[in-house]
Amino acid sequence: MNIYDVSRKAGVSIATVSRVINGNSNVTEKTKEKVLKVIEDYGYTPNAFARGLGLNSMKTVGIMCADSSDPFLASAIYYLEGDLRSNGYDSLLCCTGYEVDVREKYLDLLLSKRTDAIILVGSNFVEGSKEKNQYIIDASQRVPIAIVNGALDGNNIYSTLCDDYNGVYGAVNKLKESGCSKILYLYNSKSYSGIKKLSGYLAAMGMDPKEPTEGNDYVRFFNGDINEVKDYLTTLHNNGLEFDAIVTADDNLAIGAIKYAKACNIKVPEQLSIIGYNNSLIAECSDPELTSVDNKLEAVCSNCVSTLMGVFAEQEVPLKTVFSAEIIIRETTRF
Amino acid sequence: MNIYDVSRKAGVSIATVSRVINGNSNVTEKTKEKVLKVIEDYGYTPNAFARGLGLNSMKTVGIMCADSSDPFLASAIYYLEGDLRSNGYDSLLCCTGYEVDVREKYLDLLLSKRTDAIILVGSNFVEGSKEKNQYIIDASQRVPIAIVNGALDGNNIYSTLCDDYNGVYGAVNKLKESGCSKILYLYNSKSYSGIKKLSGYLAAMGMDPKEPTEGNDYVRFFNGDINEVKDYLTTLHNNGLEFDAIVTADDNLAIGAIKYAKACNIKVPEQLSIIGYNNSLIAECSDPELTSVDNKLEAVCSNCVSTLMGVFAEQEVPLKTVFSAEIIIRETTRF
DNA sequence: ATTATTAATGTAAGCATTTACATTTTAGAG
DNA sequence: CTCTAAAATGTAAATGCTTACATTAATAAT
Repeated sequence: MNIYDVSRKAGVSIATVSRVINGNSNVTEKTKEKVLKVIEDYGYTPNAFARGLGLNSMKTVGIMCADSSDPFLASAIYYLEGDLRSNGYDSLLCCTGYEVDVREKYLDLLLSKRTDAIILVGSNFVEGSKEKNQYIIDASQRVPIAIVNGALDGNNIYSTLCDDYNGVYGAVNKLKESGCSKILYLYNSKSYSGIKKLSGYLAAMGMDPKEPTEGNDYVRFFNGDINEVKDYLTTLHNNGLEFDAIVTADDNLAIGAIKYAKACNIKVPEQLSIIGYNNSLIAECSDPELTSVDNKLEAVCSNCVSTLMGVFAEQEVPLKTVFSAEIIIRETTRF
Repeated sequence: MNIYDVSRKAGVSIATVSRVINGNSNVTEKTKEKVLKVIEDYGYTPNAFARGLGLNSMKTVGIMCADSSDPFLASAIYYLEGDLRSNGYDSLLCCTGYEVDVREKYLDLLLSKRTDAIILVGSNFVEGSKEKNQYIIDASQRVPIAIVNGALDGNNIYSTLCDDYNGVYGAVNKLKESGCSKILYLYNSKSYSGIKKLSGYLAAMGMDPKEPTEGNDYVRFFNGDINEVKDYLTTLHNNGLEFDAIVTADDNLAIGAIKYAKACNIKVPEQLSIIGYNNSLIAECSDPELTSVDNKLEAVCSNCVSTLMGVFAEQEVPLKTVFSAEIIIRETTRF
């Protein structure tokens, strides 16, 4: 069943059928109904390839993320997909893992599918040297690139993110106000935003963000495994290092901290305050429930999509939008 | 830059270029190199629309799920996406929510994108009357449909799922062996698998699965909100209903049960055993860590994709594959 | 009624591929 | 050197849509 079949059955030309399909106004109500009836009766669906060929747009946006099973990224995908769909766009999902080579290949793949734009989800896409990101900049010559929760300079690259520096800065300050002074900072080595948050931590602690943190026992990175955190903290504890608060770059790491406290019989928040980051689902699942910094993911995603829509409509849109973080207070802090 | 440009620059015909692109053997090594060099130099990428038009396949599979931010569904998507990609297929994601009308519309949309197949993730897609599923059966006339974690009879519909009936049956039995006798069953009204699990529960409790459960205080459904569960159990507790174990149809509900126990000062697992379902990430985040039934999601997803690949290759494949569940023992049970 | 104007509809070209079939080239046998 | 079969390459049709432009029908003004 193609447009010719429909036109024949309805006794009109294919142009008229096309007009009806695309909601073009210049069609009599009567013909419109006639065509619509045939479409309904015979269950005709326009062929997206042919359509794409003519329009050179598939109304599809590619979404790349490292790992869609990560709750934070999964939420982002959910928001993005919904926003895109309500704007008439579909989303082609691509989970790349963390290796740049693989990502480059997948990006090419999406490009060859002629997506109208590509959204990169997660700060880990823009970490490291400019050289490593060259493939993104190259791609931006062909389609607009939008980055959720990260930023990269470039002509056709639109970044929407949360101010993680001040998110952590604020969290540390609030801990200090509540009487904490020996504050640990734990982050995930996979996430570049962990580095920016580190600066916020160092600044709030009155240290020079430029100084190397090696040898500083209060700062440590992990691969993301909960038990790794628990074990590290236990060792620290046994070695006699004192600390009365922990700030982590994501909620997962904070769960590890809670597990450590439980294992070593340390009361949270009385003896130890803990603040996570992302305000994800698991912040509510833990016991005690986790105080966490909300990085406004929904707003960020929504802004990302509306920016892209602006680009498609050839409007003037900002290259970079920054939202501010907010601390969601639960049970692991004394404020 | 299209195939004509390439053919001109390489001094060959477009057919030869096409052969090179598609790895067809009947091309001299010399011409092949010549063409490849032009493609490389000018950065040519074949147009997927035109390709799709000719082949009538985009090498893309549509994935529909209710809510990709649900950790269980997110994991499924992650597995599916990876498996599809390693088979050379992309995935078009579509989050539909739970309303049938919306789903029907979205299914049409995917169909119009000419996906090679459609995967429905979650038992909630096949709940209810046969009438409500007619739109899926209709769609199966056009493309193969695969269902993850649910089953529907039909000619071109391939179901892969876990035996949830016996999953719950086994869980209840194990609780009984460990000395529990008053066992609650809580399930999610959005999920059809909750009903099948209910049968398993009733059978294990020696009740008739066909009898209505209204009025039975030991069985209850929820909308999925953690606090709703906590409040309900607290009320039950205050009303004097005794129970020494809770089985839930997903891990989320079990978290609510843990929160109730904590709020009412009930010791888990000494006074109350709790078993969740899905063995999801949050089972490890809670305190105490949650014993949960693993429904082999990775194997199910992998089987789903390989079945589809079999269908594409016109091999003989099973219409239905069932895996068996396994209890992952953690801290909320006395075994 | 006649003409001008506008609205509705139709025609045909173009979009970038794939592929069946036709043609040319090459290699090997006689 | 010729002929034949096979390999390499080319030609042109087909895919199903959109849309600029052409044509026809309807309406309004004279």
